[in-house]
Amino acid sequence: MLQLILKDGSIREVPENTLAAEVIKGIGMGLYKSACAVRIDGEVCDLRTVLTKNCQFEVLTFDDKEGKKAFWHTASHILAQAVKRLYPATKLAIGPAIDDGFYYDFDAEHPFTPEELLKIEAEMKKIVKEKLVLEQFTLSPEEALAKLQGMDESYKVELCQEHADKGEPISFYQQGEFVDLCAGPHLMTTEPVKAFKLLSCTGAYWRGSEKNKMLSRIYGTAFPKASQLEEDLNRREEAKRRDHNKLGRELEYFTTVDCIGQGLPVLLPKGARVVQLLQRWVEDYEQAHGCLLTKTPLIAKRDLYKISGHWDHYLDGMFIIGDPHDESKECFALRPMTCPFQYQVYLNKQRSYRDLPMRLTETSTLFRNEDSGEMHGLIRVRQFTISEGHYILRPDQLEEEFKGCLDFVNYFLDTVGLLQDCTFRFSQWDPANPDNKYEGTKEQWDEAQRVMGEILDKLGLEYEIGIDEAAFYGPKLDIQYKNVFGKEDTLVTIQIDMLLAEKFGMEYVDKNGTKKIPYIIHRTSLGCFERTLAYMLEHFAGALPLWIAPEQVKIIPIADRHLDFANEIRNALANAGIRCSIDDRAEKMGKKIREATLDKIPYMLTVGDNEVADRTVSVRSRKGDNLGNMTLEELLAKLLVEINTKAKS
RNA sequence: GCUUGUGUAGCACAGUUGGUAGUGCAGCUCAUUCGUAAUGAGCAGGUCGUAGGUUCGAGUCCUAUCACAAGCUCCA
Repeated sequence: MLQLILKDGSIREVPENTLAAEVIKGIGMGLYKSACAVRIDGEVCDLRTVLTKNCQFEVLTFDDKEGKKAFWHTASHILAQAVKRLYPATKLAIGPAIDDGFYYDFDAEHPFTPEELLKIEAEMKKIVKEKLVLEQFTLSPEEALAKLQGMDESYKVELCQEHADKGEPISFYQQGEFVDLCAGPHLMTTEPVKAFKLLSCTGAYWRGSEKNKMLSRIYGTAFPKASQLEEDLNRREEAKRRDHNKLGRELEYFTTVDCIGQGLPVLLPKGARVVQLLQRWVEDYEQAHGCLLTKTPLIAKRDLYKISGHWDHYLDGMFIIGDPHDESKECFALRPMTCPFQYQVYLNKQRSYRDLPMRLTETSTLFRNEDSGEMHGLIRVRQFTISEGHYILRPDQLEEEFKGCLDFVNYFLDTVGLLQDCTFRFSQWDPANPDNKYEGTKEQWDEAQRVMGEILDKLGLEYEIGIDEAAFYGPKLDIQYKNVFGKEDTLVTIQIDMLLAEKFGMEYVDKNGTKKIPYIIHRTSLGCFERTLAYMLEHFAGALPLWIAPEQVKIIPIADRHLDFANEIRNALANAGIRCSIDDRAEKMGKKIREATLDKIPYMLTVGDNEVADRTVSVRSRKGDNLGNMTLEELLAKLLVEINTKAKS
């Protein structure tokens, strides 16, 4: 007999070679019906696993992350089976579970269209109703290859060949007539996949490389119960309502214009105002904390970029003025980063070790010629403005200055409400990168990454490692944020650079009179203002906190005879630096309140006969709360506390 | 750059098998001076993204192109 230690600590005895599924049946049919996989001694396993030793035994259901994955993986097989039934010529690529559902990549005669998804869904429903049993079997590598070749599944053959090199048996799953190369784990039958929806069909390159064929990918999600599916679809809809690209346009933060071009959003007065507020805040704070402001040109001759290496590495990403290949004529480029410009500030005169660290910072407009399919609202654009700094320092200052950069980031991101949802990524080089992306020696890289790793570990920062995510000149700490669609982008980056100083001939005279090459930290404090604004709009669903709201207060007189008092209030608030205006239209107050609320203006002040008489204002918030009457002094005190503390709601 | 989809008034949308463009909100004018999420009436507004093509005739069909969206790839 084997002893299984269950999740609750109890011990269950079963005969040797019992199937995990049978053990669960023994515990209870209810549990069996909801079981998706099992965890045996910490390892996620298939329900078909034969138990051969004493172990920890945990049943995973849809409520567990790994259970969901097995469930969705089975859903993806059902999708593939339906596609094969409807379009037999289609070849299968891969079909994994992802964070919120699953997808399957197909090489189809024609890419799938949204209408076809409905047909495929209907076929999937049939497969679920057929309650097909999933059976696992294994073949030797040779048999497996022969079988897949016989099935004419060329992508599977390619995958199988890689596994075959290990010499281990190859695992397959079969449900009805459908067979797929697959490691599992899977549900026992197709029956539990009751509620599902195919969400979209898109293109995706085979093995993620643009050099390969583009396949047709279908995304979907699935749940055991219809109510859960409905909830999930609602959640997706709700997320879309926070989409900055929709909200930002509706609330008039920005717009785009065909004849200006892709990736070149026009900031409307509200968007421009918020960016201005962010920019002033960051500039003032940085300069009050040891940074020196610079202002350098937006364009330079190609000569500058040749020194930095950008000409060789990122010519395609730059906007060029002139013919880049005609060396006999002057050629300029719009700047894609500030580094080589700011270095000229350092190079202006000879520097001593006493001058270091030199913390240069700039509110810098950059231009990057992104591929046409990359642009996205305010998040991915071709021209943007970033708080960009370069710290030039001695090696012994690296740790403290890096920490200082992180302190800035923590302060700024926390204040704008985004820090809590950020993740940290230690972006490292890949010596095997085929595109020859990285400059410098292995020793330099190892050293930079060792130092950075030590600093991060010392700070106790939780991070993941991103291989081949480094800049060409050094490793990065990337601070990542996900938008409402779950797509991740870099919000902030701090980089250690041991290469560029030498290229630019940057030196300092050390204590003992010898010339040394400094280290450089490239860093931003708040990322680029457009992207940060986008994420703030999504995070706050358009209702930016009072301190950063483009318009803070709307004064709503009930009748024209209240206008004088309204003006008095407006002037007093404006004198206190509060952004406010009067809605003096000949409309009913209900309408003015509605519109101010939809416009997400934090506070509305109603003034009527009562208010004029006792010299107060009736205060209402955009959340719909009636805060009662306040004197001007009371109101100002309340607003100023909220503004000065940069309160988040 | 690639795949799929979308593009009709400022915005949200309708527009049947090709027959010369509609609705709501917003805007403007007038009336209304109103107590916490939409006052009423009237007026105006579009070479249907752009350029070609098919046709007696194109918002509708075809081609190209631009922009927008999701995804892939990329992202100093």
